[in-house]
Amino acid sequence: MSATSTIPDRLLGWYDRHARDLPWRAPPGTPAPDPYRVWLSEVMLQQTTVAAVKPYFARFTSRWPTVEALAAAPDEDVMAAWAGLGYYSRARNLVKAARAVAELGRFPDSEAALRALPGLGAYTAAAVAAIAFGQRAVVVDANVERVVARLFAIDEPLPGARRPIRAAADTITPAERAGDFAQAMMDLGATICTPRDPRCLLCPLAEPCAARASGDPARY
DNA sequence: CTCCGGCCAT
DNA sequence: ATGGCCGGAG
Repeated sequence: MSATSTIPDRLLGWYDRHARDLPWRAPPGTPAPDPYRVWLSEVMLQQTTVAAVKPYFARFTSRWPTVEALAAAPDEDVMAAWAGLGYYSRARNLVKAARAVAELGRFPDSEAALRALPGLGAYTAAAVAAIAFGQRAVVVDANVERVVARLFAIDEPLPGARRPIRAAADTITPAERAGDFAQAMMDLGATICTPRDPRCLLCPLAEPCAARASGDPARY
């Protein structure tokens, strides 16, 4: 890979080879997955690891294969199915949002409209817009925050660093394959650019990374 | 900005 | 046993 490859190109190339295949994902380059499944997985993933989410996701989607089905479910059934995941207000918001979507007749496809649904904040709205609808949204979760802080050596501590981090994330977010890009950033943060002992030797962004150049990437 | 939740890694 | 975590909401 040439030294002048762009960050999105490097990252997407890496994602094409290393994307994890997960039940709620569409493989790189293939048509976007069902927004309902993306949303459900994102809400579950906000609070639990991939391994813990898998069985819950499978049970939810087999029992309620569509938003409409979830919207029609009695609250008690959803709460019972959620038991063990914690953060029960998220399950309540899940049902509320499903009913709002059913009422609308379709899943909102813009970041702003998604943001208006209960339980969808800046992060989840951007993630669904990008991953399920292919829109260019700047998706920043805690993993991405760390990756971007390192890439640009933003050493101001959180929460002050949020605005510069977001601005920097904006500059590297591509118009094409925005969903894959977002998922790639999150995969990178989860598997390579980890909080402690980042694996820079395996990182597709090692060359342009300012933190790595500084010699102490874990400081960010 | 602060608070909150509840599982899970330490 | 304890607190870290990480989003959303007020």
